[in-house]
Amino acid sequence: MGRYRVGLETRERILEATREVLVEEGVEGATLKVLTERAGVGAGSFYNLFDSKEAAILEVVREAIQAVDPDPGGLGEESPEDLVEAYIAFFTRDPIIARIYLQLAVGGGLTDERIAGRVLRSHRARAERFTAAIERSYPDAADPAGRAERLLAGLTGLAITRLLDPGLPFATHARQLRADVLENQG
Amino acid sequence: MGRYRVGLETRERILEATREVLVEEGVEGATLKVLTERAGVGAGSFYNLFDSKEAAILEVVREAIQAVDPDPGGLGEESPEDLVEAYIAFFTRDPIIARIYLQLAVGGGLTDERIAGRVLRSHRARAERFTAAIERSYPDAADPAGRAERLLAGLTGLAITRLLDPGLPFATHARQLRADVLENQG
DNA sequence: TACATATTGGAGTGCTTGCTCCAGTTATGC
DNA sequence: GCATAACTGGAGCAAGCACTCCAATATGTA
Repeated sequence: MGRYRVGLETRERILEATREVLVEEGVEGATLKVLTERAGVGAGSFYNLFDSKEAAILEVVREAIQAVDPDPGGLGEESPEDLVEAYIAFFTRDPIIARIYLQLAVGGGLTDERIAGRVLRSHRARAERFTAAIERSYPDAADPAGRAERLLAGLTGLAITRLLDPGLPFATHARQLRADVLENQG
Repeated sequence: MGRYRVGLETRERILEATREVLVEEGVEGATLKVLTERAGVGAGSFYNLFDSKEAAILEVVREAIQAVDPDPGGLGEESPEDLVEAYIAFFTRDPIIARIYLQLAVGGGLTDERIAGRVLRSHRARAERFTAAIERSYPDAADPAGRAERLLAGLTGLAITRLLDPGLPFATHARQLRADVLENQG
């Protein structure tokens, strides 16, 4: 099905509206009526561009999950410090996508099998990346995979706490946590 | 409105059904039809005992949040190790309530103001308890409140990861994380 | 036993949901 | 500028939703 330019633009407007609604209202608030009104399109246009409402939401989730683990170019060079800074930057620079990531992927992923699978896969990939970076920077550290797991878990937990309590000094805690986990009898 | 014994028993059956459904299907799956059929009651009986569907769900959430931080009797005696073990025990012994806690309270709490408030309050109380325990056991440790925050965040993150990946050695990681956070230049 | 009140199931209500259908309009390649 | 295909909004649809209403029944009290 070839697409015209206007169609692709409308598609983008719908995705943007979906992002906004997910952030402000959550999954429950993302009804077709709300999405289409926000995007300024009729239901017919929506279904001309997406197979279902869920398809649009999953597209947004997919993008959010990808955004949390960007730039695979630096693979083999990056340090754990780089990765932690990237995580901090992700949450600081792009809080909307970050919120969607935690809200849908982490929260909703516990019930929805499809989302849970995606999140787990992305988690495993990230854990491997952290493990490799730790092995490079701290070759004598015992159990690098375990350290990676604990560091990642801590970052996720801090991110959630921060969403509940915006006053939390997220970056400071994240950096200190890296030191805690990596410099212990390292 | 005085209650008969049978009414209170029915109420308990409904709450139990709600717990089960929340665990198995999540909030989205908890429709009135599902809840009442599971509990074996008619809609009329449900609304004789609860003001709304949401009231029943919030009741379950309230209980789950309370269960994550039990036994305030030991206050002033407990060590950080005790608190970590209590958290491990909570997740190991009562995985159903634990799942509800994370699923609804942490996941749903990011959008629902009322739930978010409850979760934040319970988080603060727990953080204070951890801080006090750290000050007692590690009087020379710098920034005990920050350490408590990082330890709690890590435990939450590990719990989430474990729900996504049941193979995760949760207890081992949790204990090691305590050591990471508390014994660094302690 | 007689009475007031709580409990019961389920048919029915009004509303919202995701989605379809379609006639009219617009974009694009030749 | 014509043919073809994509795009458009919105009326309409069946299904599902939370919830109400009520007549019949069970429960507890004096």
